[in-house]
Amino acid sequence: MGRIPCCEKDNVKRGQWTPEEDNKLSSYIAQYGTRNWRLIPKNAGLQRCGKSCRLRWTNYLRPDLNHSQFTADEEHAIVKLHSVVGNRWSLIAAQLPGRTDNDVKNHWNTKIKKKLSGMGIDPVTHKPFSHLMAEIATTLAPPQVANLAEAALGCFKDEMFHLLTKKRIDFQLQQPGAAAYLNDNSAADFNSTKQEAKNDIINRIRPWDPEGATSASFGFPASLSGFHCGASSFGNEADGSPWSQCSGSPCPGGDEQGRLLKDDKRERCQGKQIRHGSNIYNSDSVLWDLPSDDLMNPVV
DNA sequence: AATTCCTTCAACCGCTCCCTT
DNA sequence: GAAGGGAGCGGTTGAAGGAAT
Repeated sequence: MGRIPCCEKDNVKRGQWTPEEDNKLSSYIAQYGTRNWRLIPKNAGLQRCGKSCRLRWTNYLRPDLNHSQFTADEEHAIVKLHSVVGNRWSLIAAQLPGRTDNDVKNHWNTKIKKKLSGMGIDPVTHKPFSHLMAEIATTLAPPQVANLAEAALGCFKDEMFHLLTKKRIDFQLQQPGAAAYLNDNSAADFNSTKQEAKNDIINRIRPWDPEGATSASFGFPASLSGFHCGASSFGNEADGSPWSQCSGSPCPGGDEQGRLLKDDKRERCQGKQIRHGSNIYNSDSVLWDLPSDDLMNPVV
């Protein structure tokens, strides 16, 4: 049996919202709340799909949103969180007051990914490209290695990134660091309930103090932290070269199948509490502790 | 000044989750 | 336990504006 559409496509407006529509939606929600998204457009006099209204509200109209530029600390937090939870944008956004999953996702795709790539770090696995190349090479026969090297030398960073990420899935399962990570998580992912798996990840995200200046460090479990986090200028605006000195040993590119954040409304409430009362990152810590050569000799 | 290319980000789509009946 | 349906997530798209040629 097919699902009924969330709205009648023929009668709904799409595309950019007008200020009038924004006003209608905002004033309706201010008065009646967001109880039933399907009914909201109808009751508010909008020719929009309920989904579209929800998106507009959550990503743009909500009064607690922060529309300013991402700060270095926020970028730092996003990278750290991404290294633990992967593309779970809602979970990451929940740790950044005033930011939406869409904001975080867009910022990751347009800025952070490029910065990492430019630093010679694979944004998917959070490992240096040179490490990835070495790992790939161990799984290939010599002629294939030669071909790979040739291909690598002939590609720009983005193409390299694409090439390597396509390979990643296969070799990742074989390399020790990721194996340890997967072992830790596979139990949670496959042998325990989804709730437990979710809690496992939630527990990796240490509360942080939004007022800043907290000494709470980001809590990578030892088993998963291939990182050695030392002092860093990651995102340091003072030196005018943010992201300039990241270094690191292998990082777990932890990413599991399935949903995490969407678990239930109770958790959403918790998420909001976390959002307003904690801070998962410490701007004085660092993600990578790479030999500088790894960054000075990008694999291009 | 005109055109092309690139970047950004708001919005959409398809899917899954999970609550209710 | 199964089905229906609302809500939310992550991936993708495309319009708009800016930069480069």
